[in-house]
Amino acid sequence: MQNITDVGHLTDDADEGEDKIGEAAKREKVHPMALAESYTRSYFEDMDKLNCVRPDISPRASGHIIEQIELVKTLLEKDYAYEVNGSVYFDVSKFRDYGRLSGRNIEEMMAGARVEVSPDKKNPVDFALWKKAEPNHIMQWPSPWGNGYPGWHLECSVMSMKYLGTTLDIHGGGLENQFPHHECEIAQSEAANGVPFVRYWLHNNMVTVDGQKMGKSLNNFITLKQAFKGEHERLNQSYDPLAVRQLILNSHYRSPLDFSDAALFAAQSGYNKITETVKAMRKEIEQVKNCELDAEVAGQLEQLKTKFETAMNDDMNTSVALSVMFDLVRLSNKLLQDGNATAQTLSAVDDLFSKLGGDVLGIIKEENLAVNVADVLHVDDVVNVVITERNEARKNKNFTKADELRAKLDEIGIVLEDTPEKTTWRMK
RNA sequence: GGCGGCGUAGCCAAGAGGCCUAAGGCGACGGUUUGCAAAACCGUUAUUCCCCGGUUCGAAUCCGGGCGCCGCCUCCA
Repeated sequence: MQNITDVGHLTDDADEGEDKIGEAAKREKVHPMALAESYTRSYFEDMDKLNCVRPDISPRASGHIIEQIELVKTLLEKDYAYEVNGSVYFDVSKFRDYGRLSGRNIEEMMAGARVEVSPDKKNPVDFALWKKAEPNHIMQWPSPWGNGYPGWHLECSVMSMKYLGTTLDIHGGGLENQFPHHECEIAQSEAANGVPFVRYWLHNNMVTVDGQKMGKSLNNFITLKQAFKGEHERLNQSYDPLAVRQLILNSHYRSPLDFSDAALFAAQSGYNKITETVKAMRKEIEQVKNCELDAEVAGQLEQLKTKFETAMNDDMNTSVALSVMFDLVRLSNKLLQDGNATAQTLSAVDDLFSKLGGDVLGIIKEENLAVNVADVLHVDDVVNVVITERNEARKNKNFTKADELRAKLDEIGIVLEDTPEKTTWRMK
């Protein structure tokens, strides 16, 4: 399950805009829900390309306002929360374990606090469960405390409770959300339910670009779409989505992940090597005769499988698991080079590739193994090779050859058109 | 300022007290192969893990102190 946070806390401050651009922006402004929807779709597109399995449930925060209000009521009843001026805050002083996940304690935080504290809060570390909406706040709902919107952390508690129960086995998320977001989730959920909220937290480390944090203000932001297309000044080329996936798998989830052109290039090279090997394997299997499975190879495969599983069972050590893919690559290519492996032996290798590299790591994808020349080649570049060759012939008055090239292209539906400056082409 | 994460070869990155005279990938170089290439295969590429102390028979791994990078502590989730 994965949440869609569509309760934007957007403030409509466009009322001041009197110039034409402001007017136009106002006129064409889309509804916040439409904005959330377009980001959601874009996100799923990227995740599909990365070959991520879609969640069974993608609940939306805006669809669970009632449940969120109910949780606020419960916390008020249990005296873990208090209402001030139409807002409801969680009283952190009543929840002993606050800060345990991130190793902080409330006293230290208050001492080190350099934040301006809302006058409504009893305690600077208290956090909002429900916030009163100003009139210009776009998304707001009626509640027992007046019009408002749910607090920053509430949706996660409420939706996980509804669909997964009061205790989760695993909760994922970025390390940057450990405090305060996950800490607040724990406080809300455990205060309400009286049972542990999460058994295991999986916090992945930061993503950096060329060693610096990825941030809009630093202008080093690379979106997945840009990486897939290579349309970014920091990137020298486009990268296969699964090569990006491989780069992510190359490091452990708890280590910082550096996103650089060099790292992407390395991942792409390695990814190509794996894919090409599997392709060659498939091709060979069809041409080779059926006979017994080589016992020695079978034994090696069993060892590699064990190595892979041991690594994955060790807190998802994908880096070591990925190295098993390269062990398989070497084994495969040796078998191909020797040329006397049976179809059974090669199939056994191919099978392990599909299971470990396909089902588990997700970097081997059936549809990417089909050789589709039209998709791979850029037709324009190919035709231009012929055009250059033909123009060389024309320059040398070798019109027989030039006409021959033009006729051959014509046969496959490509028409050349000569102008004094250059030659262009189009489909017939 | 407080809390947390990280610092391993040219680059990416595992390893978390003895199997480490440190996986794997990329790159580079040499070889096999090839008409020449490409691909593939074989080999080489960190006596040392940011620095300085300490604990230990033994430390990249533990402890103390530095230095550097990053995140959170404010809006947003």
